[in-house]
Amino acid sequence: MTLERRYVSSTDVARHAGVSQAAVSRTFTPGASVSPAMREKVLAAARELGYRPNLLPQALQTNRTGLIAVAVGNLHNSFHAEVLQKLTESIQATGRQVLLTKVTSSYAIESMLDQIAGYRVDALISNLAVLSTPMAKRLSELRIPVVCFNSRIKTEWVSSVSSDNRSAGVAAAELLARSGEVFAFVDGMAESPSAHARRGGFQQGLERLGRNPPMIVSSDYSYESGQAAAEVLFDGKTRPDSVFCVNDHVAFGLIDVLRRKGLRCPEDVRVIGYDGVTLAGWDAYSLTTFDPNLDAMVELTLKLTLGETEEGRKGVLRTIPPLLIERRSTGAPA
Amino acid sequence: MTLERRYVSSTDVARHAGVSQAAVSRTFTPGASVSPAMREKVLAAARELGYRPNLLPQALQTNRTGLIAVAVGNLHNSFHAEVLQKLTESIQATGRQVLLTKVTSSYAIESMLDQIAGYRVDALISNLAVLSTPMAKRLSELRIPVVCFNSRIKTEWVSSVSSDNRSAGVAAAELLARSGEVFAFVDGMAESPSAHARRGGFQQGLERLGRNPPMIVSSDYSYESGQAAAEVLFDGKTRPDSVFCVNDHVAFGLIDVLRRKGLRCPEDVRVIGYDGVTLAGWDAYSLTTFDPNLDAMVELTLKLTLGETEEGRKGVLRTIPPLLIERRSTGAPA
DNA sequence: ATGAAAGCGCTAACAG
DNA sequence: CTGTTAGCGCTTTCAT
Repeated sequence: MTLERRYVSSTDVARHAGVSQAAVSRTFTPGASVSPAMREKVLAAARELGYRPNLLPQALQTNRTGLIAVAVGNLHNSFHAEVLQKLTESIQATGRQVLLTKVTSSYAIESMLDQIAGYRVDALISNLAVLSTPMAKRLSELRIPVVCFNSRIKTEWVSSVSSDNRSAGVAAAELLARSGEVFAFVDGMAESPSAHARRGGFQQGLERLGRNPPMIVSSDYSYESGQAAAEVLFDGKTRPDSVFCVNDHVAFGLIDVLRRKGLRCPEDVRVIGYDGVTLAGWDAYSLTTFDPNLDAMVELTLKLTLGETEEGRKGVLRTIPPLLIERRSTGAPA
Repeated sequence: MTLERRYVSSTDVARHAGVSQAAVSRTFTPGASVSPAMREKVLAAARELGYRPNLLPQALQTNRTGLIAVAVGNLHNSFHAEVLQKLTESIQATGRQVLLTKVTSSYAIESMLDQIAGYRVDALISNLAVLSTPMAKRLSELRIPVVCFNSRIKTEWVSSVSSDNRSAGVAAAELLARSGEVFAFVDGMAESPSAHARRGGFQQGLERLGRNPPMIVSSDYSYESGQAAAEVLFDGKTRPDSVFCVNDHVAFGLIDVLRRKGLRCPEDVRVIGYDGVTLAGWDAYSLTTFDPNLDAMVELTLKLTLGETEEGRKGVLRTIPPLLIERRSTGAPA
């Protein structure tokens, strides 16, 4: 009924081995000077008692917990799950651990910040669509270095890593303009910098090619909102024949509605997504998409998080070029 | 370049407010007795300095960190992402936090245990396919209470919550036997208790109905292994017309290969999955599946984790009945 | 190389 | 109600 357990302490081990507590500590400290004999004695005692050094007082002493908070929103979109997965692996590879924080509403951000600040995390990686500016201010009060994934916030304590959304938008325009006449962009939410850049690039690309500007409908990045977007786009007089969606999930919803309406993809409508999720490669959709190069993004994010870049801790804004993957949804053979 | 930051301490606040350190501590302790005047003074000082109580020494003192470790394997399967999501939400709702631990290989389990033991987590929830018995022993040495998700391990320190896989298997047999003649089961890996029970129930159900036993091929739960299973099943002389897959992702892979071979689902082959993932409900597959009732599973898991059940901390084995959702893949209208 | 002792920032008696 | 004091289990001087 109770959670009471007492973990074995270094003092317990010291007593058991008949040595000082400091000796135990040294045995478990990588660079410390202990004689082989002593080390053996201590390790034996530790093994017998099932001792693991307690990282809490260690953190208290050294002022570093080895905990990195990772804030996520919704994991329904497999892209976000993938990001979390890779971040976690990389963080663990450095010997640190992930404090996972799921943020439900943007109002909940404040209290989650207090929570993770309480655990004295070494840094925070935010995988949230938006982390408002007042929030960034609060963070600097707490003195927590932050790196945002797919955002563009930048303050003294906040850096951001994002996909090169704008140039991807241009590339999408170029690909679709090869065979299309009427264009559409399924947007994300107003506050999202990624969606904004994708749209901007798409519009600019079409303009440069002398094409008509795209129709715009918005979405909330979900499958369902992709379906809703399709209902709007393919109901009126002028139907688009080329659609760039803000992400893959929206494209899936759109395509499913297209099919239900008897429209074929790619013959009647070409579709491009964004994120390069696994499902996009399956036969069911074979969706052309932008692979954001997650490995590179994650690696850079971690470098910035640990302050291992030239710029050190100063907030920076970095961009990773995505890779266009052409599939059947835009007429590619395979 | 350095991660050096010093968080504001209660002593800092006390000095700033001209009161004792204990007064600060009390102000931030829910049930403590502090005068309104004192509380105000302290809170003002805390606000000015951006103070958040440090949970590390608190944990050191009270012997409870408020951290629950959640071990996950691969999040590629959206079912696991969903589980993680719900677990995290529930844990955070109790004011606790999640220490996310991704385990890559089963060999890595050992070192991950040491890590999380170091953080003195209050409990561990394992969402891994397998947590071997020697591992369970190691856990009891460390005195960490464990609850396994979808497993059947049970020791003094380890409890398990799982879907009622066996009766689901029986139900799958009953549904498929309505229109089928030749049955197949796409199995999971040998060590998995869930897969074993699903298969056992399916076989038993068919036998009771006087049907032939199913053909069996195995998979590793992935989409790709579902494809491979289909290549095997639909290549020989006798083709199954009714397939029960160990999970949804395997079913997706199988269905994609079916289609490529020109076989129609459900006309030529009826397919059932397991997990009730979101994608199973999309038009692209419309897959009949078992919804394991995640909410109930998560709730029970958390109750056991926090030792809030009648049994208290003793290891127990509990089962949640899943819900069969019939869709087009077995001939249901919608 | 080892032990003794101080201190990290908190909680929890114990006085007053 | 408030301040003082003693730890929680480590790391880290400082002696030896």
